[in-house]
Amino acid sequence: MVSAQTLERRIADSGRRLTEPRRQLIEAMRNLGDHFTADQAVQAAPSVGRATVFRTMRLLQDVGVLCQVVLDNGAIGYRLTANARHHHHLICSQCGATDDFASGGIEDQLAELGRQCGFDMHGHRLEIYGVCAACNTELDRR
Amino acid sequence: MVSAQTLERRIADSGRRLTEPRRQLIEAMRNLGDHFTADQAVQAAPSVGRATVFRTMRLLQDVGVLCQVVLDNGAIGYRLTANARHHHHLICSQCGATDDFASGGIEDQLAELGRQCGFDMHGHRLEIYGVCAACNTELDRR
DNA sequence: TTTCTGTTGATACCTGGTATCGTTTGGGTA
DNA sequence: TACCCAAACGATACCAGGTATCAACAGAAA
Repeated sequence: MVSAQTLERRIADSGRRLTEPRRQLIEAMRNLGDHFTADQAVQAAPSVGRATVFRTMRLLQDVGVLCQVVLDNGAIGYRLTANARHHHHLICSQCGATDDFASGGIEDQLAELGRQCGFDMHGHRLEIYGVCAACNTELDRR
Repeated sequence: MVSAQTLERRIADSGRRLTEPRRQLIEAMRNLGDHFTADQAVQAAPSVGRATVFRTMRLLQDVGVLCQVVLDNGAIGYRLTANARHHHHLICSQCGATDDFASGGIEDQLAELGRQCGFDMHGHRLEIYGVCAACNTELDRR
């Protein structure tokens, strides 16, 4: 779990103000655990206006500590992350847990593939769906 | 462009009825070209009820002739495709055009990566953003 | 032609997200 | 410490995507 200090420092370092609503939302999101929806974030910070929740979530995305996760069903989830660099997600269909991973190898392969098609690649998005180790052992036990 | 016959046959073959609203929506989507939003589909088939548009789009996804495309900004686009097998998308940020591609190599790599994390991979989603060949030559010309 | 089931459209509702706009506030400066 | 102002805020309205409900309708098989 990313510390509140880290999150707050990232905001401050980017030149934005560290306001009370932002602090409250950060705390609320941290309490939600490692994955949550926009609506859960809104619910979890009742003293913070809806618009501000979305504004702050966008801000956190901009400074690289919150990332969007495209779920199996196309819905969008969110996840706090310490790791600001580009990465991908492993998403458990069972429990919803998300994990980050990076793979330079795949990156290179994609760039090469794009070149072959005359496509100038600027970015990409890769989500992997399945069942995480914890849920797997859980299932085996039954 | 996928033919209307192909699309209609896919529906019939899956045991669903080929109704007038479904035919109209298919025609409307074909007229929209190779990528469109849900709202555009709704607008393009004014004689078809909104709920039916969404139901039919889900049906077409189920039979593998319509796919969701997650755009750069997180919005969802749609694309008719003849290619029912799993594939990925090249999405042009300039003109919005989407292209399909498949790559078994990447697939294998992902499965291996998942195994290493104890993650039992069931599926994935890969979207590549950039500038397509046509837009590239267009930009060079300026 | 009847019948039955799949399908439809209207409607209401939910979630995610943005735009607007008048008010508040953080934090640098006098 | 008080002042100031841009940044941030909240309420609100709005938009898009999507689902649930339910009474009415229509393919297609008997």
